[in-house]
Amino acid sequence: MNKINILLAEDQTMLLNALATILDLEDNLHVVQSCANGKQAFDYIQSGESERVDIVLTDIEMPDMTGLELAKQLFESKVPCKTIILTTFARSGYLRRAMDSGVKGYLLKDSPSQDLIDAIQKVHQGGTAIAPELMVESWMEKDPLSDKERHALRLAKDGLSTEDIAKKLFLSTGTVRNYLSSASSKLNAKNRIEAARIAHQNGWL
Amino acid sequence: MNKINILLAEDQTMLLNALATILDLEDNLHVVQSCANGKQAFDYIQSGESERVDIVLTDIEMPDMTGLELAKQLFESKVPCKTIILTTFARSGYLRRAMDSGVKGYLLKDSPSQDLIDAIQKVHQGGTAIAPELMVESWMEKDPLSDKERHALRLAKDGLSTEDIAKKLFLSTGTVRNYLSSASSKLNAKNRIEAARIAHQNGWL
DNA sequence: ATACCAAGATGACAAATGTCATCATCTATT
DNA sequence: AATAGATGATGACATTTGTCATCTTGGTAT
Repeated sequence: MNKINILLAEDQTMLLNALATILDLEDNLHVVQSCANGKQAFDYIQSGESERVDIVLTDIEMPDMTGLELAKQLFESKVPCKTIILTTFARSGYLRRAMDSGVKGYLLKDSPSQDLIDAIQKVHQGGTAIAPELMVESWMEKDPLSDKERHALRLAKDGLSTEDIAKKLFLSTGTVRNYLSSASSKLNAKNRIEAARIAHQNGWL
Repeated sequence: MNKINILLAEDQTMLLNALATILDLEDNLHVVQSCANGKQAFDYIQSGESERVDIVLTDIEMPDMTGLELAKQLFESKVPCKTIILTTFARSGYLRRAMDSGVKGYLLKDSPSQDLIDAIQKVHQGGTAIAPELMVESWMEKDPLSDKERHALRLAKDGLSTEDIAKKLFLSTGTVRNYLSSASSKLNAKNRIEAARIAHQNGWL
C-alpha cells in the first residue's frame, strides 16, 4: 500500500516530535523527515537523495528560513509536493502570502490534531484546507506599508530611537520620522508603537 | 501495575492532543484529563469526582488561569500532586515564581519530547527536573519593578499614550511619567518601549 | 531635452516623552 | 507626638517624536 510521505518543519522540538509520532500512527501516513527550520527542509528535498515527499507540513515563524519562504522556494522550484502551513497566527497577511506561494493548506495550532490528519488526506487528494477562522472575506486587507515603512516599524517595535533606526537603515533621522509618521497614518495609529502592533497583528512585519 | 496519572493543561489544542497521545503510548503513563486552561484543570482536580492525579503538566501563558496561578493554587490547597511547567519561555521571573509555588519541574517546549517523559518519571519518584538552559545562576535577577511600574509598562507596551495609561490607572499623567521613567532607569532602557521589552523578556510583566 | 516621478533630506513647529527636584498626604513605627 | 516611608502630584526643562510643506537629486518615459 502506498503511504503519503510527509516532511515536517517546526522549530519547537516538543511539538515536532509529538506531531511526528501521532502522524506516523496513522496507517496511511509516513513521516520521512523532521526539520527544525525551513532551510533544513529545503536542503533535504533538494538533495535528491531523499525519499519522495508528498506533503510538506511547516510552521511559519522559524529561524534561518520561515515557512513562507520555504513554500515560495518550493513553489518556484516546481518541486512536486504540496505545502500545508501550521501556525499559531490567524494573520491575513500570512495567509495572503501563503496563497501567493501556492500553499494548499493553512491550519492553526489551536485546532484539534484530527483536523490536521483530515487536512493532509484532503490536500493529498488534490483539495485545499483552510482553517475556517481565516475564511472571512473582510479579513483580507492588503498590506498598505512600503518597504521602508515596514523596516522602520520593525525596529521601532523593539524600542529603538529614531536616531538608532536611522543609523541601521542608512537614512537621515528626518526621513525615518517621515516614514514612521506615514505608517502611523496609514494604520490609523496614534504613535509608532501602536502602528507596529497593528502591523504585527496583521502579519505585515 | 500502577500507572502514573497525568493531567494536561495547554491552550494550543494541537500540542495538547499530540502530547496526550504520545504520553499515553508510554506503558506506565496515563493521561486522565486534558484541559485548555488553568481554571479547567483546577476545577477538575478540586471536584473530587476525579481520578487521582499524580502529575499536573501545564503551560504558563493560558487564558482564564495561567499555569503559574494553577501551580500556586494547587500548592496552597495542599493537593497531593506534583506540578511540571512546560513552556516556550526561558524567563528567570517565571522560573522564580514557579519555584516559589512548589513546582517540581520546569521544561522548555524546545527540548525533545523524550526529555518530558524522563522528567515525569523523575518527578514522580520525588526528584526535580529543571531545563539546563535555566540552571545558570546569573540568570536569576530579581524583578526590580514596583507594582505601579509594572502596570504602566504593560500598557505602554501596547502603544498607549501617557494620558491613556493615566486614565486606566486613575493616576495623573505626571505620576505615570514618573513611574515609566523610574522603570526605564531601573532596567537601563532608553525609553518606555525598550523598558517594556526588557521586562517582558525577563518574565516580569 | 523636457517633464515627471520617486526616494530622501530639510526646516519649522506642535505635541509627547524623559528627568528631576520638590511638595502634599497618609500610614506605620518608635 | 515625632519620625520616617510609601504613594502620588506638580512644575520646570530638555529631548524626542509627530506632522507637514518644501527642496534636492537621480532616474525614465515621451
